Amino acid sequence: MRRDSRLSRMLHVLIHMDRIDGAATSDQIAQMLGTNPVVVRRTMAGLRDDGYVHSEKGHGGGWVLTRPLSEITMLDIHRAIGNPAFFAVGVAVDHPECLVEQAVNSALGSAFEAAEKLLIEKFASVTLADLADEFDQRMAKIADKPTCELSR
Amino acid sequence: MRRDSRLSRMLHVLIHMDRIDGAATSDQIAQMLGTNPVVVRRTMAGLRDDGYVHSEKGHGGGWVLTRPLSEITMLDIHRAIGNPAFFAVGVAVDHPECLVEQAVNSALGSAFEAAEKLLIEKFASVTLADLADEFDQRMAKIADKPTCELSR
DNA sequence: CATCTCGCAACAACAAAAGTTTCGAATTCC
DNA sequence: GGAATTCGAAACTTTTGTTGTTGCGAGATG
Repeated sequence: MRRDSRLSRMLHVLIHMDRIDGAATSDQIAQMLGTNPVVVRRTMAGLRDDGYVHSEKGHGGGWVLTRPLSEITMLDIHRAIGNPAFFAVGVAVDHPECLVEQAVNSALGSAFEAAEKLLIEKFASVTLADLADEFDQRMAKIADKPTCELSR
Repeated sequence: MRRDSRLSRMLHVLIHMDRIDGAATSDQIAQMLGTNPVVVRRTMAGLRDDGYVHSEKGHGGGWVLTRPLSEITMLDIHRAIGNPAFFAVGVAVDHPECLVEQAVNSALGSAFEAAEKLLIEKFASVTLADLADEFDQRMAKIADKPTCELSR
């Protein structure tokens, strides 16, 4: 099953944006992600609606962060891109009245519920500033190694 | 994203099979699941290869369990249908050398890893006999309510 | 006014499960 | 032995959702 990579991509991009002076255009971001500007606008739209970024048209326009990374969690971004389902495995509802199906789905459901709770807790506990710190630590270790800059 | 319902379906079917005298044909199982016999054969093939069921051709043929429900866990069935990915959300690998991407994916990865570990533990701890018991309890509570029988 | 840039709609590409059709092969019943 | 049953497998279509693409419109800047 195809995996949704929007969360990973948006986290990536926001951290880069924090290190950039001024606005980043959809085109620049698209190159950073190896995709195209329309996909970027589509996904960033959710972040804009939730108030994490702001977009400006015209010369010198583009996307800018509207709050510090320390005030954005991974969970916030997951919500901002539309709360996509975490799980690729689901329950069948072929015969909702069947007690066997109910017993099976109850067991599956409680397992997924517990796993989702864990994921949400973890996502809520990590801010983008934490990720940026993690980046800095990696940077310090493997100094001189180039990162993927906007000016690629 | 479309959810994979094979695990749920196979668990459902195996518990029904346990309550049936003799073999269940792909056709009967398909009706039970609201699908068609070819899909049933395709999915059951994995269970057969892993030794949980046996198939017989010809008159009176079909599928039979080859071991008690107490010796089959939910995890066994998940493996038997090909270990499909649990998660619909994944990490992007647009620039594997980018340290920001690495930091992001490391955080995402560790969250998913913990959630997967939890799922696997839970799945391994529940046998199909447990699910059958759960069914019996539901049956006792809501007596007289019809279940989805093969003879539908 | 020319250029840059986002906004949006419409559509194609792609991936994976699910559904369908159509063979063949093995088994059982008469 | 022949007919009916049933699985096995390949090939194809359908479906659903992400991703990619094209095109046009509307602000903003120089």
